[in-house]
Amino acid sequence: MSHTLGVRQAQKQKTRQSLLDAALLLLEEQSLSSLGLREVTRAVGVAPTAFYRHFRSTADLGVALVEEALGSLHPMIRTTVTTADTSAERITRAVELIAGHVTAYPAHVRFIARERHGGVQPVREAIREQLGRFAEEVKAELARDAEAEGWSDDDLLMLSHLYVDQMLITASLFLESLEASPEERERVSRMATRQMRLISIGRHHWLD
Amino acid sequence: MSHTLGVRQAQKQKTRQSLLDAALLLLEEQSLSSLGLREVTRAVGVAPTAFYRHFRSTADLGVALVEEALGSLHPMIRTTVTTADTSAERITRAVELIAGHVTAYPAHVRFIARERHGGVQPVREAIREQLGRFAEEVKAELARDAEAEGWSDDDLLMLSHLYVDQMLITASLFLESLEASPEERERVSRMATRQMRLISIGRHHWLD
DNA sequence: TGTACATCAGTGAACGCGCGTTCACTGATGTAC
DNA sequence: TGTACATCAGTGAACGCGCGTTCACTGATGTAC
Repeated sequence: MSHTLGVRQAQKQKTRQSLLDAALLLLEEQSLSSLGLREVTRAVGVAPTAFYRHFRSTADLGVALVEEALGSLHPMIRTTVTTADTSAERITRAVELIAGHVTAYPAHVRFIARERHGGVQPVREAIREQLGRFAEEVKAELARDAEAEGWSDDDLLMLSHLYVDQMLITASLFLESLEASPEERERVSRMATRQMRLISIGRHHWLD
Repeated sequence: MSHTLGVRQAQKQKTRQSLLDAALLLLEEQSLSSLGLREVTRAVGVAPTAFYRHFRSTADLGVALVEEALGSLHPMIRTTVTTADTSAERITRAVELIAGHVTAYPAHVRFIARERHGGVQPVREAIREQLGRFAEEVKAELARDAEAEGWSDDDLLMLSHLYVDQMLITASLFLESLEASPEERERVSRMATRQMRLISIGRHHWLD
């Protein structure tokens, strides 16, 4: 089969993924701008110089992590939006979806929240671009809804950015509550649900 | 006068402030978790060991910067909230206030946005606590308004967190637009204004 | 299938450098009388 | 006001350490015939 990678390519991919995984783990307790190349290779168990076979620098690795992390966020955001109207159960389901994603990929979510405004310019730029794309997709999704009748393009984009930002805020609140009590998690959940509801109400009456 | 500091105390305060100022400048292009003690003292022009006369570590300096930065944000948030009702001109004025604050204190705003989810735990904690206090104050402010009639305590807190988060998002968007064209700044301004309006509309119809 | 050569992911030694922290110090400022 | 002693912000040398990057290398995998 022509699409099957050779042994050499397959091994290289495996090492690359190990470097990404190790970096993500190390980034739970520090920012990318202080992550050392030697730290990462040490964690994987390869020589420091092996790093250069895969990435130019830790900033370059950071950009690769953005693709990985937002690739995993992608389906979540789409589903959340399609589900986000005023009906109470649907909003509840969307918030549960976010909570589930944070539980499944806490390190990815933390990485994006941390580096979105972090100290490494190319990584910030990569996140900005990807979130911009998300907002565009959300906009397209919203435009399909009957409620979007009479909305200007700018207003749809304004609302989609509001949704995307609100999702990230909610995700980061869930992240903080991961080690907290179930009561605390419930509190976060209820607050996020009500905030989404308020935004949905604003959406309903936007053209009044 | 008993409140006048001695020469020694005054000089110490001056050096301390120089360290804070230099750190804030260096933090425009990196995160706190990679800021070096020697970098800071070199920028000020004192010996590395002088640092320890003022702070235990760079994390400790970071906590001091949180106080300074959010002290300067404090008046802005109060004024913004008192002005934030549905009336279009009032919202416009609030957004202009945020824009003005970002122009006046860009480094402080960047620091808070960056370290809110950054890699240094005590600093994250300090920011979280201060923003929590802000939300409480905003809540008290909202409760004073006639529109708050019939609102539960939880709902008021939910709304005040929404406002605080929205202000930070807006501030960080203005920050990114600082070096951009006046058209871009205008675009950011219009979007932020409309998002605030949508939230205000949701607020009006919350109890429907 | 077998052979001879090319490729290239990962190695390991070596480098110069800046880091955080310790320590005993200096000399200006503060204080007691 | 003057003197004698205490305080303490800032100094400078020294330390051991981990960093990013270079370089020539090795040996398994890939390829051409």
